[in-house]
Amino acid sequence: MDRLTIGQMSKLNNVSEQTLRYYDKIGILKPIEVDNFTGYRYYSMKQCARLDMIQYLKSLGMRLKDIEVQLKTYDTKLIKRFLEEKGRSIDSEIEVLKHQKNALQKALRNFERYETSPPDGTIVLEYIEKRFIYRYNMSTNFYDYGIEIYEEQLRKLKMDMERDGLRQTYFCNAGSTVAYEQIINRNFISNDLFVFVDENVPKNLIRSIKAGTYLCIYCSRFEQEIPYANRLLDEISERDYTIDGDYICEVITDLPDLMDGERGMFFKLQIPVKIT
Amino acid sequence: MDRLTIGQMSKLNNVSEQTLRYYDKIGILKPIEVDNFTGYRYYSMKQCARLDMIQYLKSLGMRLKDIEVQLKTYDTKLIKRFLEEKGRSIDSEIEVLKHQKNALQKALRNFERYETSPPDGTIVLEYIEKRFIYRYNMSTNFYDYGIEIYEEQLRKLKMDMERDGLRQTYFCNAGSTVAYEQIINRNFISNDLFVFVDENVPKNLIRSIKAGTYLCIYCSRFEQEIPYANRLLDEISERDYTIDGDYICEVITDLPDLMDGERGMFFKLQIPVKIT
DNA sequence: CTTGACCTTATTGTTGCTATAACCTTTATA
DNA sequence: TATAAAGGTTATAGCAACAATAAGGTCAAG
Repeated sequence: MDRLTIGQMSKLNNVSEQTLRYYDKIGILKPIEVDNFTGYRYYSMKQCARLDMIQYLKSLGMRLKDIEVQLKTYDTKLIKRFLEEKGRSIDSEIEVLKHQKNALQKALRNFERYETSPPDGTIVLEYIEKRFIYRYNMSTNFYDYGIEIYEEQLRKLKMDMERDGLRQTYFCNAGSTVAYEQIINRNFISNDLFVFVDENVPKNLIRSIKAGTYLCIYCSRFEQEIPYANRLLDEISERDYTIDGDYICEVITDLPDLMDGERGMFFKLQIPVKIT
Repeated sequence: MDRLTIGQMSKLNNVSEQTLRYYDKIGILKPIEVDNFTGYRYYSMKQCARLDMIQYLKSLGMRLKDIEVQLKTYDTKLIKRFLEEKGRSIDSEIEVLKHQKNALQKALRNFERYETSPPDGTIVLEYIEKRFIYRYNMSTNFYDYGIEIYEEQLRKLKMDMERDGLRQTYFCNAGSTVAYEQIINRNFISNDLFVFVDENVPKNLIRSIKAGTYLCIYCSRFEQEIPYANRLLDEISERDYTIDGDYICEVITDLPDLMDGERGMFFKLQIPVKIT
């Protein structure tokens, strides 16, 4: 029982035989003896110590190459630096995962919202809470062109977001606005593209949209936006409401709808109103 | 400007050209047109939507293969299941990282402790706080044999730990005990191997070691343990102290010392005493 | 002597790209 | 019109740490 076969060694240490062969191959754990004829590997009990060390360093997140260096040099400064560095990188990994979790939940909520949305054409009066947006000021009025210019402007928004260090996950919740001065005259001149963001985005990058009562219409096709918005405006004058701010076109979700390779969207067109 | 070359597409979307070629190859984003003679790829603006979707799903942690399926089927149930499942796996990943962070910090503390430890042979009187251990009851007295039996017993401890779901990171802080009844007669019969653990390990798996005053000696060689322990016992009778519990042999750290492939350890031998 | 457990090497696959080499096309300028 | 720079192509290897598989040799017991 003074030499162990690879199978015994693997069972003793809860490591697969493959792994032991791999460690032999890359040279971080060589058997004390290898039979010249059969190629059989034999390990000693004492080698468990080295395997322990390998597993321990691995559990700290060290890569095998670095472990190899470590086991050759025993340089404590090196390992200390590694540990400190690794500590920081773990922190940032945790951050990333938390954001991912957040994005997941947001995606699920978006789904719910999409699935429970009223059908195309429905008009509702709704109170909406204060919201925050990150916006991109457009030079071109995409209503004058088609979806391709819209896409182009979206790209610019996206690049701005990247530049400002905003998570791409916000990008799934976009929209556009038409200023109050324009919408009251039924001039569809878009000024901003935006994404909804959380409050924890740096204040200087975002703007708020005031809470209030909105008359909204749901719309499922890009080309229908202007006719539907006009229906909304008609309804507002019929009901004797007063327009109380910028027009907002919100993309509810474009996740499940990507038809013919084209962005298939579901919109919620919104105009803040005063009821007199 | 209605068709984009791969370079334009890549810049517009902040994706490398390689990546776009890769996406083409695996079939999740094919250019609308490929020149038959030159092989040049041409994309349309509209395809950005699909790329957005890919990046969005990727940011949620989906793999490209799954994204491919998703973009083919648009099965919302599938993606919902994925999101829920992923949410859980992220939680556990975060848990793992937190433990890793913990282990890192522990490793750093261990280093400090090792480096600031008094030299071999030093005797100190020390108050030590309450500690918790996970132990393995041995059938063989390793003092009767050598380091190989010790290693063997360590393996058993390790397998028990695994069975009980304890992190391997605890394994770097091991030790052994000799019962009070034995140590007062200078009988070196080891009964337990153990590892120090946190309080957050399930109570039923661990035992506590009471706080108190310990006379300790530092020792840097495995074979020196018994002579050094005897010096400790001599010192206790010289000073007229009373032995107040089990003898503990604690491994301070075996991280930087792995000589000749053998476990090179630094011990702190401890006997709880009453000073009358 | 056979059977089954155990060992060997060699190769491929995993994931999402990046890097490199060797070479062809387009576009702008001299 | 020649040329050079910028931009495009394919093909292959590399990363990290193994797992899976195939095809075959060895060992120990009954």
